[in-house]
Amino acid sequence: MTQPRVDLDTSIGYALKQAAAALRAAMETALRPLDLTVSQYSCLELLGQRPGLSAAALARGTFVTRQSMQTLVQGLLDRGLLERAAEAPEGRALPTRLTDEGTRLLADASAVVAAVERAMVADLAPAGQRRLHADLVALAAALADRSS
Amino acid sequence: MTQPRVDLDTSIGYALKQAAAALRAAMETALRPLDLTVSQYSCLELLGQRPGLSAAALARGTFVTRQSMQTLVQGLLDRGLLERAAEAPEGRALPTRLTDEGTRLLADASAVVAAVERAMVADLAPAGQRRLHADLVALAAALADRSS
DNA sequence: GACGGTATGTCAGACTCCTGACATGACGCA
DNA sequence: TGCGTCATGTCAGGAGTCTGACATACCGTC
Repeated sequence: MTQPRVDLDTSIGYALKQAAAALRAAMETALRPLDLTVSQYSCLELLGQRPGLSAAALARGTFVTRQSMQTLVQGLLDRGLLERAAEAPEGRALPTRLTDEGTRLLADASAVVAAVERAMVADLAPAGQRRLHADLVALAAALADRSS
Repeated sequence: MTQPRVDLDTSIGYALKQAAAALRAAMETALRPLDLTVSQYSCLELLGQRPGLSAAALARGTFVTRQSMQTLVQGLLDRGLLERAAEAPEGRALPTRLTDEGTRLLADASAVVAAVERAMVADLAPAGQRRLHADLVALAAALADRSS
């Protein structure tokens, strides 16, 4: 290895962090009027597309611990946006679903987030967007099993 | 807008979050033996390449608030990795620099982080890496001034 | 049946980071 | 000179997330 250092101006990792931070900040701003945090929106969105997920599965899908997701889900339950089975149909996993109110709020939230995402990728051609998506998924896959 | 919703399977925002989470987890694992958090490493790395930055400037460069950077810097000062001017040469900004020990630790940390980054982009050709970097910077730029 | 491994839910504690607020110093402008 | 604005450092408080631990439920193997 000739120069195994990191150069901020060319580092993909730094640019990745920068883009993720910008996206998170923009989403926070967009979701504030709906009284939703980014994590709460992520939970609702995931649940909207994958109904019946357990809290642990939601945690994996939103990249937080299941303990954090637990308190997050509890808050959404208290707000009447989610409903959860009282008993586990199998194992210990408690299937969770959106309520009607949760579905309505998610529709609004999804719209504003989609607007942010469209603005983010507005300068990329459709082919470039697909390529970027594939690259990002490949980055995550290449780092799998490196976080033990 | 025909379908202004978000599809997890094609969303660039979700893939971005996924890649950033994977990178962060891999960096945490790699830096743990050096007793450094990702935020602490980011501070050291930035300071190594931009000596004399103030805490507020470090905060902007690492995407945290200046209050968080303040406590982070204080911890690194206590560990003898950083040194900070006692008085401000101009304005209120206090220039901060790495100590010799900080420079040595940064060298090790930078090496392990560089290894993570190389593994992350190993499947991309050099041209693809440059294109991805440019795309990520463009994403962040497109979202600028959307976080008020 | 007994055992170990894995996955889930849950509780408790600590840590990190944030928001809000205030004081100080530099600069521009009237 | 005085005022307003901005950037920086700092203090206090709170919200969010994590680590660690424990109990429970499935699923293998022996």
